[in-house]
Amino acid sequence: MSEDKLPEILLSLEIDDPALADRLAALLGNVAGLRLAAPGERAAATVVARDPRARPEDIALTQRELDVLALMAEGASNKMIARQLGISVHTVKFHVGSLLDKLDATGRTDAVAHAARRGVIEL
Amino acid sequence: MSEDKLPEILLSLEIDDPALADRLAALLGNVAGLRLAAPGERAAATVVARDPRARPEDIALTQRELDVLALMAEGASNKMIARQLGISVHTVKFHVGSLLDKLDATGRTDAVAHAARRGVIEL
DNA sequence: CTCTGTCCTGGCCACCCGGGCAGTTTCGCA
DNA sequence: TGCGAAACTGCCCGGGTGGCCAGGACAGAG
Repeated sequence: MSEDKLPEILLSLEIDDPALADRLAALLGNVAGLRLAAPGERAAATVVARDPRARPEDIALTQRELDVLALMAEGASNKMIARQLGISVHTVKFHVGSLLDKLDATGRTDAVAHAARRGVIEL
Repeated sequence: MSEDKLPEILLSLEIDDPALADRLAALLGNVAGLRLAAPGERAAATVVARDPRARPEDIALTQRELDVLALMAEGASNKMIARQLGISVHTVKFHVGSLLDKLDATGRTDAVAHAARRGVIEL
């Protein structure tokens, strides 16, 4: 019939449990017609698995931190965030610092990416 | 050795596109060690795919820009990106500038957020 | 009442970032 | 064959960022 030109289906993995991720990667890597996506590559579908136990659910962020985080995700600078929230730039930097710490991020860009990945914020 | 105590991995499908769902079901149904979950059955992982209509075409980014963008999304600094790609910091800044322009972003955080929103990259 | 946590503010400083300038090579396409 | 796009590199500079120090106000828990 037509096993002719169907392109490979790109699959990405989002698995919390490393062991499960390994097994799935091994299993899926050998399936003809499938290919695992490289980091950053856009996949046609994603395999997700959330370990119900290992769910910190939402990380413990204070309300103010969530405010700052939301504005950060909009690309706002500390100065803009300060004006928006009616607080000083120093305070914004303070909250940003806490955010970097809690989200285990190295910078604001990383923080937003991490937050989005963990569902703390919606892009 | 021990194929003994590895139970089958239960996979459920959440695919908007019926055609893609069909192909994936066919592909995954024949993989030893995997089993597709019956409706209502609790799966270890879920294969999800967004509606393909909801992708407003990729913005015209060059390959190098995509490289830089992917690393930016990982929270890498210009210096780290330069080392990673084997180019100079100045060149990285050049590409970042193009990215900010094309993505209509005010900074690297905004660029990553926009790119993720438009599906250019996967977080 | 003390202690803890959250929120807020200030200053200082090294570094990073973004944008401007100008220049090279390489490659594909008309 | 010439021309433009892409990729790459350099320097300069103002402003932003992140990390550190210090402090105070205020609410709730023990």
